[in-house]
Amino acid sequence: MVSPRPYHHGDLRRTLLQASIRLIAQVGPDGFTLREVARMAGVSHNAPYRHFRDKESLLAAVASQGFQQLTRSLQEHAARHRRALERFLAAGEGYVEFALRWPQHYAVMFDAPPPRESHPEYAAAATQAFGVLLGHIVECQQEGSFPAGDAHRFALVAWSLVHGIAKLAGTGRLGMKSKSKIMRFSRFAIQSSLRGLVGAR
Amino acid sequence: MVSPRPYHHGDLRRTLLQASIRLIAQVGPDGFTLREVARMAGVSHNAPYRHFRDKESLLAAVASQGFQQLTRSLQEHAARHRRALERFLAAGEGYVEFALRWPQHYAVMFDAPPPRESHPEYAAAATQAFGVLLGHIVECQQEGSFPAGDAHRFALVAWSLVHGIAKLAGTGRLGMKSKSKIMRFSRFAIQSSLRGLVGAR
DNA sequence: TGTACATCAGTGAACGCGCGTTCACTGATGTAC
DNA sequence: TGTACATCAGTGAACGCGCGTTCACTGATGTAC
Repeated sequence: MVSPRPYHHGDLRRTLLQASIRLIAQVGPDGFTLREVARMAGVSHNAPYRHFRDKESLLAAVASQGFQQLTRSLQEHAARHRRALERFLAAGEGYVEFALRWPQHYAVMFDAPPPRESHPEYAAAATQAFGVLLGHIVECQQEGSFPAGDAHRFALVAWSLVHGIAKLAGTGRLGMKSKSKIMRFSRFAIQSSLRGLVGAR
Repeated sequence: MVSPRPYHHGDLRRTLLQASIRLIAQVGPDGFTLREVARMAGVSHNAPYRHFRDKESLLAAVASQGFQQLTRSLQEHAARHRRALERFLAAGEGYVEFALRWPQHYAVMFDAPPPRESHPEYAAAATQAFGVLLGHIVECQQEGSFPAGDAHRFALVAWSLVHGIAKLAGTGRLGMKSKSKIMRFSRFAIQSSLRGLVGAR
């Protein structure tokens, strides 16, 4: 006997977010529709309007959550090491790993970002993730494994590199079949660039 | 007195390509529609079907042309210098400059690539552009300013970096207002990474 | 403990929209003889 | 040089589609008294 869905869902907001991530993973940000996500949540096609102002707001929420997960991924990877330089390197690998595991989610976060003014929680989550990278650089400088200088600028270089790797790998342009090959390449690339940054004036 | 358009356009294929690029520059790859591009070309909404099998084919042609222009941009920048290492650096800057000048066109080339199997001319144009980067590395190795080693791998690192810079800058994430600041940052980033690659084993 | 009532969180029908694509067509062009 | 005819490159009407959003609604819940 099928138990009928109660009229009140109870946790629809969270369910919609999760369904959105699953849907985006299947069809990408462009194929994403409000109606389909409602279908996946087993709810009428305008129930989502109780929880999100419009489609863009739902996407902004998805992107925000992505940045929170990214932040966590960076921190988890870094936490496995003690020396600041190694922590930084590991965070870079954590970045790429996150992007490879959730390529479409990553695309929502970056390719079609919602207007930052109208979605402050999105901007905040993005800033927080970047702050982790920045923090590692500052730690390296304190440790002495990185030269003094504009930490923000160093962080932007690192971010550019891992973002580039993530995007190229995610669309199959690195020509590497296996994830482990991509991760090995990432390690090489990040180490090389890091060595160059260390020598920067 | 308005001269009526002749029934036969004469050069519709090229006109459609140019209109597509203009349209994409305005609304991005997602907002791009066949009907609007036909409107811009002053032609009925299914005249394009005489020249392109479907929407995807038109987009693939746009992307191919983008890669050809990118190739040219790399070559032009490199041609201003003599030493291989400087030529390589300049090509990297040419890459970023191209992406900044045509951010939406660049997005068509990378964010929603057409299936490579069904659009061989697209794959060829992309490979050609990458070949330019690769060629510079080989020249550097011959010149002695770059260590022996997997040139292809080095090229992928360089590509990742400039792609990352291009995408982050193009979506306003580097926090730099002016193009010249972005270009200055690019130069710094490329030089640093290059220094690291030179020391790579 | 009951009850009236405000509020919240859903439903289902309906709207207008522009899209990609197909169809049958027609005007213009080129070529064989 | 003329002409029949195939072919090419357009046109305009029509198709079905799914979308985002709005509307009026109803069932469920919580709270003041």
